[in-house]
Amino acid sequence: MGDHAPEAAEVFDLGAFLPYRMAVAAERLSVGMSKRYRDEFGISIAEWRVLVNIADRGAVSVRDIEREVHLEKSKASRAASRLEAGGYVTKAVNAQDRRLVVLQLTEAGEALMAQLARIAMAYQARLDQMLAPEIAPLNRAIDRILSDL
Amino acid sequence: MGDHAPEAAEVFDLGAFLPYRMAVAAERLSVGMSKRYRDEFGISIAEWRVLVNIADRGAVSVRDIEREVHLEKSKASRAASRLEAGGYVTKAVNAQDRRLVVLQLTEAGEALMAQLARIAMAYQARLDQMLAPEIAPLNRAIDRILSDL
DNA sequence: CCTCGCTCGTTGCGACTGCAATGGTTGCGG
DNA sequence: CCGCAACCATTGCAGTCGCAACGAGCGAGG
Repeated sequence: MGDHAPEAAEVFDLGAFLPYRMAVAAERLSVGMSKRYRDEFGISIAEWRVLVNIADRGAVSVRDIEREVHLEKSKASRAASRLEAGGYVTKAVNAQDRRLVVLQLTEAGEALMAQLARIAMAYQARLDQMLAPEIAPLNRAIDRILSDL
Repeated sequence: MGDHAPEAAEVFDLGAFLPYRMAVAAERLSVGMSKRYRDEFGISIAEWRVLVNIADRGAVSVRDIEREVHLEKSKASRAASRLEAGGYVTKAVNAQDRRLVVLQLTEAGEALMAQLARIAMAYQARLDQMLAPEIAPLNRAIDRILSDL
């Protein structure tokens, strides 16, 4: 028995552990955005990613979304369904390959996207400014993490 | 090409949007770790954070965990319960303030923690090496994100 | 033509999540 | 001493998640 003592010596410094730090930082960055999206427009992060992808490419399938914006396919599928229910997206069958879905923005979807894009760009500008000194190496580091490993 | 189609002009470049980039990068970093923790030890990320916090501080409450390692209190509470069920942690009532819980590692918990810490430190070393050129500014950027905003 | 292996999107399932509400505890102000 | 606001941990709930399984569609090979 004896020492139930504190082991004060740092067993492991979570505050210096990169995966933890990145996760917390990423959540911080998302939270402002996503809260605003959710409260003001009823849009989740997954839905936002789907929206952007459709806006960029005009017509996409669930598979495309999965590949392009890192959304597991069931998540992409459900996000698309919610967007359809909200009237922002239409879902159709691809005539050339009837396994594929064709997702496209409605007018409401385009309008929404325009608003969200404005907010996002303003946010990005603020971040760029705030991180000015280290934005370049930060982006290099992220690129490396995304490509390697 | 009577295209009403592609709007090719980039509406919004998600691939350059920092919150998105950070989220994907953070997930990448976590995935290796968390998969291994899960498969080999049955431990989730939340449980891992709780474990580290207890290991570092000897005896903590749910509130402490919430503050120290960014876990919403219900999440911390449930993670602690799972760890208790797994035999890694004991839960008791703080005698000075009976609202508080006292979480402590069992011997099994300490043994587990030792293993996880070794894996984590090896992973951290690998990341440090991989990101050597930009690790310093990366850490500055993360610190700025965590403190500001 | 039919079969077989593969792809795509959806859905069932059990687990997990955040949030709000709950029950229990404390300590301060009167 | 009492009442009451603040605090702590847990839990109910409805929504979401990841994974595996599924049905439907495709196309190559015989």
